[in-house]
Order: sequence, then C-alpha cells, then structure tokens
Amino acid sequence: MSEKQNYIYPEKWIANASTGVRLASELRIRIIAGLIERGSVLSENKLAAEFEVSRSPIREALKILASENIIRLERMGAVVVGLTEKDIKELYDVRLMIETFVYERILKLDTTNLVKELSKIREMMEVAIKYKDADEFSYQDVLFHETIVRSINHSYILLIWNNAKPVMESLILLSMRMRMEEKFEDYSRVLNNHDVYIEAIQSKDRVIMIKALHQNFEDVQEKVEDLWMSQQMLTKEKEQNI
Amino acid sequence: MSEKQNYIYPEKWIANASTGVRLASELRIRIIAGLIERGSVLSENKLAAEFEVSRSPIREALKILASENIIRLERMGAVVVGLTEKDIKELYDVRLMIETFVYERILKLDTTNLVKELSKIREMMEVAIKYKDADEFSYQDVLFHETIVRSINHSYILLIWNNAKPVMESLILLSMRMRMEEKFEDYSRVLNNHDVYIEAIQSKDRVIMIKALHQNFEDVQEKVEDLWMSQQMLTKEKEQNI
DNA sequence: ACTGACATACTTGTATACAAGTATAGTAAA
DNA sequence: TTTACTATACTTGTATACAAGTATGTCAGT
Repeated sequence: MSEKQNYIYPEKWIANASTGVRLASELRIRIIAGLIERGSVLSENKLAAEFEVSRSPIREALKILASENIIRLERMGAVVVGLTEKDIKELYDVRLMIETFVYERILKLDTTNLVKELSKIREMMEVAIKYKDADEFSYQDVLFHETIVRSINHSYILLIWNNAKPVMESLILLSMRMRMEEKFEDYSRVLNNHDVYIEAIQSKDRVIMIKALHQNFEDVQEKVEDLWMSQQMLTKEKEQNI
Repeated sequence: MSEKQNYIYPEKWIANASTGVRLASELRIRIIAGLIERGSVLSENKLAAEFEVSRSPIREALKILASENIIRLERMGAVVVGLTEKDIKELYDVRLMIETFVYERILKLDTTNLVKELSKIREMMEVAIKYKDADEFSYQDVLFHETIVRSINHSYILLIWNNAKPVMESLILLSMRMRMEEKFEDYSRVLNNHDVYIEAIQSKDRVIMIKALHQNFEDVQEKVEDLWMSQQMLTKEKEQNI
C-alpha cells in the first residue's frame, strides 16, 4: 500500500492550504469515487506512512472528514462511511433548501452586481468547455452557486454551504470528468441551466426560479447515476484485477 | 491570566469527551457569554498555559470553534468573532428552516413513538423546573428538539443540526440560568411551548405547528434580549472593576 | 525627526515521543 | 475441543520538539 500516490484532486485548488486540508480533499474524493471502499478502516499511522507525512496533518484531515460524515472516528480506527445514494439525495435536499431560502432573500435585494458576476462566471464556464477542461468547468460551476449563496450575506447559511460544499464539489468534479469523455453534449445543457438561474435572479420571477431549481435537480439525478456507474466500473475493474 | 480556571460549562455534559472537545465547549460558552471579548486574539501557547494542557488539544478546540464561525483562524492568532445579534437571528433562521423541513417529513411518518419520547422529555423538563435545575432543563430542551430532528432519519439535516447545536445549546443554557434567578415564571411558558410542539406532531396539523414555531421564535427573541442584557451586565461589571 | 535594517520574541504547522487502552493470536490447562 | 490467560502489536490522545514565517521595537544613519 506504500506505492507512489496518484492524486486525483486538482492540486492547484489546494496549493496554499495546509497539508491536513490537502489530505482531506484527496481522501474525500477518493472515498466518494469509491477508490477507498466503504466499511474499510483507516489508521492514522498507515495513512501517515502512505502519504509520507506525520500523524498531525492526518489527524486534522480525519477530523474534517468526520465532520462531513464521510468517515466515523471510532476507538480503533476511522471507519469509511462514504456516500450512499440516499446520502446524495439528502445532500441535494439541503442544497434545494438553501437555494430556496437564498432566493427569497434575493428578491428583496438589488441584483445588478450579482447578475453581472454570474454572467462572468457563465462565460468562464463556456471557455472551460471550449478547452475541454472538466476541472475548470466544475470549479466555475460550484463558484456560480456559491456566489448566489454569498450574495445575501447570511453567515449561517454560508456556514451550511461551506459544510456541504466539499462533498458537492467532489461529486460535480467526478461527474464532469466522466461526462467530458462520454457525454460531452451534457455540458451545454448544464450551461443552459445556469442561464435559467441568471434569468430567474434578474427577473425576480419565482416561476423561473422554480424551473431553474427543477432543472438543476434533474441534472443532479443524472450526476448521481453517473457516479454509481463509475463506482460500479471501479469495483468491476478491481474484481478483474484480483 | 494564569489564575485557576472557573469553568462555566456543565462538566458532566462532557465527562467522556477528549480534552479538545471539552476546551471547545468551555471556550465557546465563554465567548458567547462575553467573558472573552470579541476582537481579542487567542494564542495557542497562552491558552495551553492557562488551561495547563499542551497545544494539541488547544488546536483541536480552535479548529472546532473556527468551523462554527465563533473564531477566525489567522496567521498570527485566532481572532474572536463571537456572536452579534444578527448572527443569533440568522442562527434561528436556520433552525426554523430545519424544523419546517423536518415537520413536512414527519407528516408522512408514524409518530406514535416520537410523541411518546417527546412526552417523556417534557416530563423531565418539569422535574428539572421543580428542582430549579437550569442546566438540566436546558439539556432536556435541546434534547427535545434534537429528538424531533433525528426522527426523520435524514443524515444531512442532522449534520446541520449538529453544526448549529453547540451554539444553540450555549445560548439556551446561559438564558435559562439567568431566568432561573430573575424570570422564573418564564419556565412554565417554555414548557407550554413544547406542549404545542407535541400537539402539532400528534395532530399533524400544520396550523398548530406554525403556532409552535411562532411561539418558539418569540421566546427566542426574549432569549436574545436576555443575552444582550447579560453581556452588558458583564461588561459593566468589568468596567467597574477597572 | 524620520526612515530602514536587524535582532528578538512571538506565531503557527509539522514531526516525533510517550502513555494508556484495546484487539488478537497463541498457548496452556481443563 | 474448548476456554481462559497472557504477550504483543496495534490503536488513539496528549505532550513536546523543531522549523519556518511574521510582527515589533530598537538603533544607526540621514
């Protein structure tokens, strides 16, 4: 297990972060991608040896993952909980809840700057597609929604967002990398969804917002299916290797 | 600053927890009570010396508080953010959001056991009043709401609850301790509010639930006012001492 | 008086050391 | 064969050590 590590989380997203945070990101996405199996037990010492760091940053990483319910810290080792299909649906329950709340607040605000910013991000996404950069696209996708959440200046809503964000980010990233290869045409549909968001915010029309949330949710359903496909694939590969 | 520590967080609530978690609880309630001032800077070394532990559990505690937005970890020290009145209102926005979501789910479930459990907790609260035990009352109060949240078996809603819980717990505890001395008659009103909750869950009548949430919210408003009073008092005391 | 360099005393992040507790395998006895 | 015990090799939690970076105050030079 002490072979050279192949990192799958984009390094430039965590360039300035501490080792602990970097490790958490990497472990998180591996668990979500199914590379680290549900039910397996992680030991601080083994992880420290694998990643060639001391236990201090490993402990930090495990605490972070435990606070996201991705692992469960027990007396003898950290049990990998991972994400079930139910978990992912519930994550999006929360996201829907947040975005609905946020939208109600947005209705009372001047949205000129917000719309401008979202349009910029939307164009960034377009560029990312042009250059077939799944990571960059995912980054802008998450940033788009985060920008909306931040716009209402609500500390606790932002806290919830920040709590759910890492898992969501990993889900989107994995899904987008996959679509880049197999379902590239999906990208324009995702882009279109974001247009609907912008329209809803600009017009302050609840009906359009509901449409945006609805479309987003449908897209999510597919994301989830993608993910399970990918997990099954990974599992099959592993079985074949054995 | 290295005098013997007077702990204000109930020790038996954290008897089995690690030093880091215990320290987080104590620091949290001190910050919320205003004993540690907003804007002041906490250093790991100084805290370690004050509490006579090493930096390891201190670091753990600071990470926890940072994840609750109570402090802000910067390069040179942890800045105490504390809670503004706005923060507390926003906290209860979130609580209202969660409980509304939960209630919609509860409507679809068999609530026999839940009602039984809530009734039990309600009686415990009554006993706590009888023995003028503000801490026990607060504990049961938080447990009451947590029991409702847990009943729908929703991992991410529970995650949000767990994130907001420590701050809420501290707020309730401080408020109840104060009322025990000065506004004891409030206890029966709080108890009555919980009856409305039980009734709403038993009858599955949205109107009653809205009433319960509404009453709770009004009570919260008073809690917040209490807290600011207590903070002002503390500040005045300090000024007089100087 | 004012500015810039530098020593110093802080800060955090990471590595390592030690202590206390727990699961496990293997062995001895019934 | 089964059961009880014990040695052992793990586990985490906490303390300490070290490294690298940052704010601050002093002092020299202008």
